[in-house]
Amino acid sequence: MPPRVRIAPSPTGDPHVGTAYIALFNYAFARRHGGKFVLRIEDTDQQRYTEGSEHAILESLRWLGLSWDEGPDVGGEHGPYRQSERLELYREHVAPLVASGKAYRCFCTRERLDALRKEQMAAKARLGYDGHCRSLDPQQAEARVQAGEAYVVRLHVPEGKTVVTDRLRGDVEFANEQIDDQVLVKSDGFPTYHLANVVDDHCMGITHVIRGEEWLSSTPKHVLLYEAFGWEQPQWIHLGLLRNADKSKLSKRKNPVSIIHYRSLGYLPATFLNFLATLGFSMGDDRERFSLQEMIDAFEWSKVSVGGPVFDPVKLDAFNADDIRALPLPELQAQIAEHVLGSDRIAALLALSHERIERLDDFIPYVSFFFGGVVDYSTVLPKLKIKRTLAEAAKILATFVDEIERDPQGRAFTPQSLEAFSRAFCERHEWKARDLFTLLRVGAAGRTAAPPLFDTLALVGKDRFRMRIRDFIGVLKTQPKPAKG
RNA sequence: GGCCCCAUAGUCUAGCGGUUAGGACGCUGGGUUCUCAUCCCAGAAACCCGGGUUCGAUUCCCGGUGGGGUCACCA
Repeated sequence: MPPRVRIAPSPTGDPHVGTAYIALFNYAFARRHGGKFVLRIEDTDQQRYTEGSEHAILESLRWLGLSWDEGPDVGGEHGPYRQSERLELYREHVAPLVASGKAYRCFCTRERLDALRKEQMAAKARLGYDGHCRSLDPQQAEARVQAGEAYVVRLHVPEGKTVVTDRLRGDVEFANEQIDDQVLVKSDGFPTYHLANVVDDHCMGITHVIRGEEWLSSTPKHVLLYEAFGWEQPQWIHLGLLRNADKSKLSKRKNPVSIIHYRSLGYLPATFLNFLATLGFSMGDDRERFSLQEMIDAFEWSKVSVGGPVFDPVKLDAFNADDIRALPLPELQAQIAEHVLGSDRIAALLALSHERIERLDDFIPYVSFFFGGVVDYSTVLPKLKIKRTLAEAAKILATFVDEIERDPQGRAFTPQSLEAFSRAFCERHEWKARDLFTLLRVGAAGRTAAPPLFDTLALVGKDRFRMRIRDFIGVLKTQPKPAKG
């Protein structure tokens, strides 16, 4: 039976390189064995749902050339492919679980749960639900539901132990005392990941669950769910997690993680994929530069390593430079015309530079900072005039990039949303707009003079902005004398 | 902290009981070149520690250490 695998991103932000990494392995495995690669959107979190995220994810994966056989846009026999459109299915499946006592309703309030956790932390006890509502009389529970009381549905974890058989790691044992009575249905009626994921994987005929190691410790819950439903488990495969240079899980705090960033800086998709592949897969010989097709042809689990690799952008650059060099000039020119000097982008740059250039030929040097990676701060730094110390400046910028990502408005990164967020930010932190805006301008542009700040930031782009500010903070911190003025 | 995963140069990896421990990026030196880049040559750089098993452990087993993940009505 040919395998069916899936990638199941959740539309909660920018498309992550980790998603691309996992998608690549799913894709290669499916293609190797003539199976199907399914794309499913896991949008069960109403709070974190981000407008436009799904589209960006699809577009990013498409850019990389990882095409799916079934998905929200192309359809398929096992649709719909958005979990928010499958709510009825989850409801149907949970009912018998509750009826048979394999799951139960829980009426505990957030307050009680918080208090419980505090107690457990103080007592250094195991964190987790204490089973308070486990033995509630079903009749009574039903009555409370009818009375309109809020509740969740939890999995009743039985005694014993649960074994996860992982293709890469062998048998992994968990004592069931360690497994929490996981919430399956939230009080808003939406399923949690755990429920939706298991139900969908089964109903979609997924044979191999290939995902990141972060899921390994919740896999016993999934195994238990398969058992509760009486279904056959898929094969589990947990890949190592991509890391930052300090070995922590790859994060935007420390690395550009948006696929869009790599696309907009001009990495070639095939090169990017090749680089990702080398992070966890090896050909077996000394070949490191190979195509997606070559990877597919050679794909075997014995060639996949399980340690979490550091995502090293320096090596990516080397690969990319190599491939650009290999490009015939006409091809290079076409690529640049399309991806660097697209007419939409030129039009946007023109709008901002129109009134600021004196000769036509000034255009390119004037807008040069909208292109490329980090900029050189050495010449602007002496001209930086703010009524704060550089240490304060570094600190506020770090806070800024941190907060902007958590703010729905800031995250949208349009001129309007940026301005609204930035002004509110100044008030909140008691900074003069003038000082903060100067820092943002210099950090993002490497210049003290630029087009209107928020238009500029929006056009520089979120990822490039974040990358430069991070670099700028580093520069500020290493400046010897605190310039006041 | 509990549970779980992982462990070859700075980084990504090959190795699957006996190897001068291989390749790639980066780094250093040299050559080609008007400069730079490319290209070529050379070099420094690794088996986490301690016990076993074995004639022999980087490789198998156990323990420790280190790193990571996870402990949500997020995925």
